[in-house]
Amino acid sequence: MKAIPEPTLRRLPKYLHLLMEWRNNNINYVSSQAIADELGLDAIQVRKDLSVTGIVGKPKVGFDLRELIRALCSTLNWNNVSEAFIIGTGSLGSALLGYKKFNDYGLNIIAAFDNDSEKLGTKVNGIEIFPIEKLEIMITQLKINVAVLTVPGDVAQALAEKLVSYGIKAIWNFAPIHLKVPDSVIVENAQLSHSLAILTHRLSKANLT
Amino acid sequence: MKAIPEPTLRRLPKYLHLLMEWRNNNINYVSSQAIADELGLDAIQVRKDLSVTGIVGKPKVGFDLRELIRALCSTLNWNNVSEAFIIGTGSLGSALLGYKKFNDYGLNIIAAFDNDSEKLGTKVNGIEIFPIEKLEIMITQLKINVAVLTVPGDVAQALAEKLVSYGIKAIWNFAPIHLKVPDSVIVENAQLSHSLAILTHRLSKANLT
DNA sequence: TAGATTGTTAATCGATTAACAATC
DNA sequence: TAGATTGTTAATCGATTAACAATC
Repeated sequence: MKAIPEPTLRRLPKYLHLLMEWRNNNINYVSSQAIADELGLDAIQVRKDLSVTGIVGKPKVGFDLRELIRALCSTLNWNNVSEAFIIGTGSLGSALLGYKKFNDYGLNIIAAFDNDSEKLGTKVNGIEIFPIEKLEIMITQLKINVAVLTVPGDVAQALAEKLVSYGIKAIWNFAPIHLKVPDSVIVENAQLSHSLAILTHRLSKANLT
Repeated sequence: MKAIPEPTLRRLPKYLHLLMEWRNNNINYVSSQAIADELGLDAIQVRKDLSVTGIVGKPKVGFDLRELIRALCSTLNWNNVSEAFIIGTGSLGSALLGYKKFNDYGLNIIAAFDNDSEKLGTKVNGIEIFPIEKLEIMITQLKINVAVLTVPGDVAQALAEKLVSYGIKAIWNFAPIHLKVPDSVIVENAQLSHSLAILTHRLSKANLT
């Protein structure tokens, strides 16, 4: 069983979003070309990408829309929702707490942590904020595998090490640093600056009229 | 002048962050190996990446830290701050309004827009929220080139088209859809779901003990 | 000088794209 | 059937990695 290439994996949510929109329009079959047109991709690439889900289409007809959605959800594991903690309730952390869509993406935020005593016990979007000291016991007792790290850069590494020692298996890292953790721990970086880098650089090259 | 490969461009902010940390530690020269070790990369790759900034290092000594920082900032165009509008002040938009670091990343948010009449006129982090109707006149009068799009998916495409018609040259897109805009318009996607896709997929493959 | 580190040229690797047979 | 669309195998392209000469 070969691993799915990362570029492919990053495109799968795009397909899924589009197909879910189309489902609402009562469409039943889609061709790779139709998907490619909509997303500005190549039909061959779409077919190759979709093949990693194990789905097979019908020549001349295309792919069964609902089957395809199921296959994509399953490949992304968005059916099996993982419970997660958010560490850090600054502006970004709070925004993520307010974001209800994560459940659709396989993640269920069930608690938040901060060391600002003012925030403790308050709720954001129905999710309670606990003190950092409670992390260990709650991670172990609730068997939490995933942490969303939205703390300032200068404390991120130390916190990541704590999280790992408490048993966290995957970190979604929004802190603007590179986390050094054991290879067995999954780290997915979501730093805004990386995305912005592309934008600002391209902008400087573009001819602004 | 060849374009900088995108993978390289995405690593440049990592280098920059690290080097700025080191600057505070009174380090003056850095080797590609030291950078590579810290970021879990290959020294050869670091050298190749840095070469796109035009900087030259000294054999046996390494790279001048401050010179390197300047070169990276210049390549990313983070010296020339662009003024930008945020469209949509839901939870994510508000979080971005509260994020003061964008100035370091070459972006200066100077106004926000929403069609929720309750929010109009209020300020978040010193930035005023205007009605959507004001977009056209303000974009043209203030000669704004960059828009941060943090609106729900169902209105994102229509808004993007408006923005483009008003003269916006670059869109930082957080809406969970693929924007169809003319090729001349720069779109950088920052959808959380794409990043999360990698995490949930890897998690499903991992052996959780 | 000797040795560490750079920068470049060549080799490898992996993803994208092209070609085309299979099939409904 | 004819034609559209799939799925696979091969070719291309670009990024990463390796090898190594240059140099401080």
